[in-house]
Amino acid sequence: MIQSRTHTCNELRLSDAGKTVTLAGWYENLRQVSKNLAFLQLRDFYGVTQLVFEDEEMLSKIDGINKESTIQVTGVVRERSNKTDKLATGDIEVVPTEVKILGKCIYNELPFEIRQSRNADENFRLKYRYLDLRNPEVKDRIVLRSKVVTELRNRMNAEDFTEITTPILTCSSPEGARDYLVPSRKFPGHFYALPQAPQQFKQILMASGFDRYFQIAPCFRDEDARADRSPGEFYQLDMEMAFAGQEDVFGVIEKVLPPVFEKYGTYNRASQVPFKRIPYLESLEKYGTDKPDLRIDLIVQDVTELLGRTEFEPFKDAVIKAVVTDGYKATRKEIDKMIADVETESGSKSYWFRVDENGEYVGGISKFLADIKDELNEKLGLKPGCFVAVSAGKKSAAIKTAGVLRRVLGQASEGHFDKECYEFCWIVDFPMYEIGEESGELEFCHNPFSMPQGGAEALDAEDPLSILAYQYDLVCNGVELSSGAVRNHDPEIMVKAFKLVGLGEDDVKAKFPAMYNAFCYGAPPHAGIAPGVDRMVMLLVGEDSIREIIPFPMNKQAQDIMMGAPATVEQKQLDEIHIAVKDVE
RNA sequence: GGCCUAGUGGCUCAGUUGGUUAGAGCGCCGCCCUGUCACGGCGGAGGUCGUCGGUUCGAGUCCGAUCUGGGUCGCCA
Repeated sequence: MIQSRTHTCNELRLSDAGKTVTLAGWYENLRQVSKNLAFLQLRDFYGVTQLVFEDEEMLSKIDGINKESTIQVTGVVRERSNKTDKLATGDIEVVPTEVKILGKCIYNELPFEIRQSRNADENFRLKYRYLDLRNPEVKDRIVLRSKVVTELRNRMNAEDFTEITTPILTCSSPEGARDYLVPSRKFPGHFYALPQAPQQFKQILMASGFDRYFQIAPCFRDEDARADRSPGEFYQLDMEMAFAGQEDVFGVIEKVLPPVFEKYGTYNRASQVPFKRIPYLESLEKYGTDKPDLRIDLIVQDVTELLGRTEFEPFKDAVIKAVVTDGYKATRKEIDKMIADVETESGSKSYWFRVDENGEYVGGISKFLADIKDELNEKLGLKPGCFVAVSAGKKSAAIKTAGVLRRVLGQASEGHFDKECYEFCWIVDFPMYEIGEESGELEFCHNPFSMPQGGAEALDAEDPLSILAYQYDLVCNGVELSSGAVRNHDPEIMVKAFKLVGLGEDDVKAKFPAMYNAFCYGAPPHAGIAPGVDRMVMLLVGEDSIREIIPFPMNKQAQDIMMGAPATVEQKQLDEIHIAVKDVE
């Protein structure tokens, strides 16, 4: 017999009273009030319905059955004498006439309580993910993820984008992150790689004549995890448009994303389109980061010249940045904690002082500032009650620390943080090249596929560091959602761009043979972007941990605790792919 | 790989300047309870305090090493 039910556990209402129904689900809890009265919570994907047992005989049918077993119940719907509004089905209960055990839970103690699983140890949650996912709070995030993906797909289709899947087994790419490699059976010593992104395939699709491509694309990168970065694999809403430029891409994203955020987000406000465009260098100057949280209205100010005149040792020969707020009412202890937290996050010390109600500088580094007080007041517009945080050091460190200070202070200050909103912005005009910190040589700043602004002529510029790229990031609430670019579709410009970093035409052909060749047969100008699906869902549900929005996440070490991956394999399998494993014990 | 942080019954945690028998809530087991919904009441089982070593009359507590998890920097389109 096929297991069946007439209704789900979230379906029955007062109007169903009197009906005979069959439900199936998990036996969540039993509240036994007496020998002849007990209430059982039955839970399925949709919700919870209360069963009421009123005689010992019916009750005996679940005697000895552990919670979290699955059961099928036939019974009569009845109006409750004690209703509750905590359940959608709170007006009714089902009086069972038949109870059948479908799947026993053989353990009478669980690794954690289902409804409290989010408080349980991370490892237990991952190992018993199927129990964790039974928690409606956990499940709902996965359901929301599904709805978001569906919505994105529908909207992209509505914009005439064609969904195309690209290979999972492909070539190792010389750029970017560490690859996941897959050994070839037929070609000893040869390897496939899992794609870090479908970058080259989508550009080749453009050269193949497809006009608007998209894909909810799995991407694989063997890099270390972060709270907002899953190790191993993640998904992008990957898209590319032919005969299109930067503004065309912006236009599509500005049409597709805000409604999704307004519909599914915790906050129902998203920034007006067009999104603010902020040049990369301006973003570093004003916000101390290339992914500013625009819900915070504080601005980073440069005080190198002024504070550099003081006797304070850390300010000697340093770039110095300041963040001023008038809404930060913290105790000395809280300030110390804040400064320590900022140091942990940014890796650099920071300094502070306060302007008291009489306009005097107090606390922190105030005693070093007596000589420049008037100038500093004017420069920073200081008033009684202001709190000033200062970072100092090499330019990049001072900027980065100031960015962290701006965010931390903004969130802690009254009146400077409009939290309940999605503030999008585009960071534009990234430099094409930079001097690599390790090599000291000229390198591509982002990826080498971007079109330099000004095309071939721009590459003749005297200072390559001044060349900007049609490269852009989409940022929302301080989270980098995506990078994109107008691609370099012209083989001549490509060769020229590579020449500046010391690579010749042969290198270009060797590194990206398929794409380079494809572009030699007439390619359309094209541009694209690939917003991260996981990060979008994180923003939507307001989660800080990426594991909350992935159905089966790995741990920090890129292990799947539930399945046991990575794992050893049979020697025979290794022989077939010509792999000898060194003794790692 | 560096730094920060945590590790105490099945789960979440408390445990003071080192001091008798290591506590609580939840869960589990038993009994009681006729309207619960975080049901309630009474009783019970359950702990080599991550591991190894050291200091001490005495270590959950102090010291050293190590393992594991999380966060972060490096790394990362």
